[in-house]
Amino acid sequence: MIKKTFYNLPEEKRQRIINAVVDEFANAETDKVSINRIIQAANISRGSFYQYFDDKLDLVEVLMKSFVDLGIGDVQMAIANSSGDIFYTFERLYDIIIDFSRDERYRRVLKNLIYNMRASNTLVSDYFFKRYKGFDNLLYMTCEFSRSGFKFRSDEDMKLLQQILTSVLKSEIFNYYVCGTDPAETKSRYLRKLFIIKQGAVE
Amino acid sequence: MIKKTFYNLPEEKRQRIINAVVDEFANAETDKVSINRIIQAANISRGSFYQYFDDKLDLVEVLMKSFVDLGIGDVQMAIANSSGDIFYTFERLYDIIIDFSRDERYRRVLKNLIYNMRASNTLVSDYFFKRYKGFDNLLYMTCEFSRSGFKFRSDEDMKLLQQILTSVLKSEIFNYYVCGTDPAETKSRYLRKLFIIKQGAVE
DNA sequence: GTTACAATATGACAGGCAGTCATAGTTGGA
DNA sequence: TCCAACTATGACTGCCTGTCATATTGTAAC
Repeated sequence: MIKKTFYNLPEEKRQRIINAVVDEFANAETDKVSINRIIQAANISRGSFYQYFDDKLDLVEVLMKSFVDLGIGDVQMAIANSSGDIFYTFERLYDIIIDFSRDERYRRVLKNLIYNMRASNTLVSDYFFKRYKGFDNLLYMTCEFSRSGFKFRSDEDMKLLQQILTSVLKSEIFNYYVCGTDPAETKSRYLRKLFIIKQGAVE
Repeated sequence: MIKKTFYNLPEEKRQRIINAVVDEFANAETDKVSINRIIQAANISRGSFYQYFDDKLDLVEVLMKSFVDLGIGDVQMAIANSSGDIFYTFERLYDIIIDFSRDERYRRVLKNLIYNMRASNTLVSDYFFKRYKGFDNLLYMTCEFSRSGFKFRSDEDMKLLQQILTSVLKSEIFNYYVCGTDPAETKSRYLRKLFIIKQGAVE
């Protein structure tokens, strides 16, 4: 857990630390990430580091929070523009996440994190999908009051569908960042999957 | 990469090492796994260890191979009994993987591995789904020559459907092992998801 | 300005780990 | 018997993490 002390820090110092963390995760594999290098780059003492953080996992939290902050505006706009079409929302979600890769530094960090399940499954879920409680509700409401001409069997099915789409999204994101599959190909495969789920696998 | 030397070892010694590896992964988190403890438990020297393996990642390979060997019979039987119904196959796949958790030691190892994306996404894919080339083909054939009354839009869609189901399966397995969700509830949610995908999300 | 208390900063230190390497031992075939 | 290839060993280097006693800074009251 990130400690209160970290948030009490003057903005400049906190940004210096965040920047050093991003650099380290962009340049070293998750299990090689070195606190030594981070404190050196951020110019803080070893003891201070442990005043701010419990352990390395907190650094992932730092990264996730930064990224969520960067992307949350786009996500909420995508939901607002979806007219209640969850499939449209998931199309946009994909684009937003891929968009991070335009910044080479962020791309490397994401690749590294996604490579690590603790980070990706636990923390991406926690942060990207849970932290903003509104996200769940937004999707729910946009579906509930959908004007796009289709209805879900039940509220329960709507939640399940959302989970299905999330699983598929995660797996395509994984392909893109970790396996380095061709972007255009990955995108069109993702869209086709959404279509299959929408229409049903069975003819 | 596991070195040839390891496979040249007398069966008894190899089993002793595998056993020590399983124990270590059952008792320590992936990033705390200690080669020191493993060589002590297996009663081999530090140098020998590096004659057999490149690094820690090879140990995950050892585990995956063991588990695939344990489960592959069940998987192939499930496919054979599926009468070409990919949904039935995925129902059974789920059961087979969950079945490992009856052995407390294996359950802990799996939980630990699944927690780690490098292991789960790269290596589970590589080993569970790719290593047995027959697996892909079996699914393909059973669908192609299906007698269960449904056809896929195209071969390409069939592959995509398989990927979709794999994503959903992985995510429920993750829930079960890592989040510790209720088994019965998890199973029924999984089945319902399969149904939604089969019938289509849109009514 | 002074005092006193809480919050923050520091870096030396202990304990642990991974991977290497020079050396030693073993085996099987010519 | 001899040699070459294979296997075994554990000391060693360099790196790492988390802790702790101590020092410094901030702040609030007087």
